[in-house]
Amino acid sequence: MRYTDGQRERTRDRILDVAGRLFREQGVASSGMAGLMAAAGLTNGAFYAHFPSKEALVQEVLAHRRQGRFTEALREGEPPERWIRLYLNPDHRDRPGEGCMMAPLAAEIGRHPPDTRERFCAALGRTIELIAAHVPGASEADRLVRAHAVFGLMMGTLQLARATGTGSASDAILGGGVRAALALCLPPGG
Amino acid sequence: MRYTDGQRERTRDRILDVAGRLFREQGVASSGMAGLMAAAGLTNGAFYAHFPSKEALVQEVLAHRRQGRFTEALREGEPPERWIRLYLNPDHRDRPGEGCMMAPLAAEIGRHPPDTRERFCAALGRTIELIAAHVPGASEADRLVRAHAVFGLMMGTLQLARATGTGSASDAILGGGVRAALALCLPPGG
DNA sequence: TGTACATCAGTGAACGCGCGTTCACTGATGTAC
DNA sequence: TGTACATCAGTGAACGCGCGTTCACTGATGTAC
Repeated sequence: MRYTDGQRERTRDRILDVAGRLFREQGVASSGMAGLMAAAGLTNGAFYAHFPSKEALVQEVLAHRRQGRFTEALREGEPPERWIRLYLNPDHRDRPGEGCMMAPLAAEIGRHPPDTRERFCAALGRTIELIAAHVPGASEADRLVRAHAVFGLMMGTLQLARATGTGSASDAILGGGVRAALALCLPPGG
Repeated sequence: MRYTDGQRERTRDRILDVAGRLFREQGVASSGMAGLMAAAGLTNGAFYAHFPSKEALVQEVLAHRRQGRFTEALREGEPPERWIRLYLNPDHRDRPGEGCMMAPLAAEIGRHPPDTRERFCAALGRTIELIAAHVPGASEADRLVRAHAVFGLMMGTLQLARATGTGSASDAILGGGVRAALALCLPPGG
């Protein structure tokens, strides 16, 4: 085989990485192809050797789950306080490019074509399933509904904290979100 | 006085109304000036007789609180279940153009200039203050923090429901959000 | 071993298009005297 | 009452610019025989 060094694949991964960061930081509509490719160390023309269109890149970014500490903690069954704090903390608030893609993109992706929206929903569904294992509920359906509320609270509170800035008022919003999310994860009587 | 019929002001209000609807439905970046003015029944050039720039229009839209049934219920001291249901229901989910501006715009406004972000935060602050009167807490500061969690939950859950579509699964997410938000509005021991 | 050819990843100029904004102009409506 | 002028709200073509996308081309690296 030729080109067994995987240069092509590494370039493709680099584009995906940069796109994931830019889309989270600037949104999809505000991220231009020329700037994106320059950030990946390439010229604009090279993009179309790796992806058929910008929309296809968006879809790949949505499908490419980044295995972060938050997901890891959820998967390994750590207590709610742990993964809630991994999500609602100042570092995550201040570095959207490295964090959850749903908080910055949820509203914007809703206006994209159905294919793209489905990728987003699939990614959301995987996160919700992980959270559902940590919340009370009589049935799996109940737990999934409750998990949506927990994640909705976390995502919405992160957005409000980001809108509020980086000061102590914003930190307090994050702290309040942690307490509220925790309350939703505890059994109703406790 | 001339032109006492207020035609100019009515035109300005019409542009503001259309912009409020389009920004909520399509986002700011995806709403073009030509389309916006056409939707207001005018040609593009007329815009700059009313606003100095698109950014100024965004700021006016953010400052122009629409007194909806949700805000009204909050202000009139109706019980939490009432205003929570006014926010987390299928009609609000399916008609973003007529609803809360924060759910669709929170993430996008975060990337606008400081002037614009401040308008958004001011509007957010007014909503939070209204909610704070309905939640438990030892001090006003505590209630404000709690109110952020309640509104973060409502806003985030609305976004998740919108992303999920218009079916029964989405309806269930809204219902779960109502129950969770209600729980956060009740005193801790109750 | 040498040479002709194939494949590869990427370059960079150019495409048509829609963006936000500007501006000379129009036609209706008012005032001056 | 008539007429010259001022003001008004809006028109619509044009501006420069950046967008997503295309494509002829480059130079390096491989294979064929």
